[in-house]
Amino acid sequence: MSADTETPLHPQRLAHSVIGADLSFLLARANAVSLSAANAGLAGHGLRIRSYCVLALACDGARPSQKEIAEFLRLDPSQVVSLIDELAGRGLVERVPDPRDRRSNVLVATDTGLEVHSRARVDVVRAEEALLTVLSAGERDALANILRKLAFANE
Amino acid sequence: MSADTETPLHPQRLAHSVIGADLSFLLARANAVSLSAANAGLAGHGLRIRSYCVLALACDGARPSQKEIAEFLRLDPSQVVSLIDELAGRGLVERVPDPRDRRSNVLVATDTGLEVHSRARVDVVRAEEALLTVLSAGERDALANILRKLAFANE
DNA sequence: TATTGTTATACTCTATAACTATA
DNA sequence: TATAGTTATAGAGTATAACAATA
Repeated sequence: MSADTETPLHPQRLAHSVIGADLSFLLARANAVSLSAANAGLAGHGLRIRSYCVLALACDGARPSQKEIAEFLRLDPSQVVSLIDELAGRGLVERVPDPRDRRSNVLVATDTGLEVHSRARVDVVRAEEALLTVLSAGERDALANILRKLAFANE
Repeated sequence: MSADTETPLHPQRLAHSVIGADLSFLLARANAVSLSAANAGLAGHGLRIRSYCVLALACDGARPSQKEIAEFLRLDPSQVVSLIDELAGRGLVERVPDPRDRRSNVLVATDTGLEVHSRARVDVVRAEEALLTVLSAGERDALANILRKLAFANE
C-alpha cells in the first residue's frame, strides 16, 4: 500500500472483468465474506459454521434424522456423523433411536445445547447484521426470497 | 424413498427451521448448488472453479498481479501460486515480470489459454443458465446488484 | 523495513467406497 | 435388496509461518 503510489492498484480494479459480473462468482465471494464473519462470531463458542448449523437444527424441535440433516445442509452423511460426534461429546446433543425405524437416529438438543446455541446465536446474528448494514430492508427481503429459490432449485 | 410412506420426509421439511430463514445459510446453500453446477460444467475441460477464475482473469487483459488475483478471489497468495503453476504447466498462462516492480508478476493468457477459456466458458455459462431458469430477469439483476454490495462490503 | 512471490506444513472440508444393522 | 448410519481414506480447500528477491 506504499510502493504503489504511482499505480494505486485497489482490490476493485478487477471488478469490471468478465468474471466480476458473473453471478456464480458474486455468490461465491459474498458467501466467503459472510462465512468468515459468521465463523469469527462463533470462535468464542467453540463452534464453527457447520457444527453451529447442526446444533441449530437439533435445537429446533423438528427432530431431524442424520440423513435429513445431511441433505438439508448439503453435507455427506459421513460428515454429519463426525459433527454430531463432536457435539455429542460436549453434551450438547443426543442421538435418539427412531422407534419407527431402528436404523435411523433423530437428533435432539440437551439443555446445555440449548443454552450454548442461544448464546452463540447472539454473536452469529450480530456478525450477520454488521454485514447486512450495506443493504436496505427491502434488499434483504428480496435477497432472501431469491436465494431460497436458488438454494432449493431442482429438489 | 420407499420405507418412508407413512412419514414422507422430504428435504424441505427443515426449510421452516430457524436456520432455514437465515441469510447466511441461504447464501451458503445457494453457493453450494451453484458451485457444483459450475464444477460439473468445467469437468470436461480439466479445470475447476478456482483455476477457471484465474484463467478468466488472465484472459481479461487487465494484466493482474498475483496479489491482485489473491485479493479479488479471496485466496491466499500461496494458493494463487499453485493455481498459476498448474495453468502455466499446461501452457495456458504466463507470468510476466512487471518492469515497474520486479518483485511482481503479471498474469497473461497464451493463445491456447484464450481458446481453452472460451470453450470452458460456454459450459460454465450453460450450467449457470440452467440454474437461473428459476429466476426472472428482474430477479437476476436484483440478485447481482445486491450480491455485489455484499461481496465487496468493507473493502 | 516492508512487500511480492514462494515453499512448507498443518488443518479443515469434500468425496468415495466399504462395512453394520436394520428394513 | 435397499437404506441409515459408520468407518476409513484420499483429495481439495484454507490458514500460517518462514524465506528470497526486490522495493
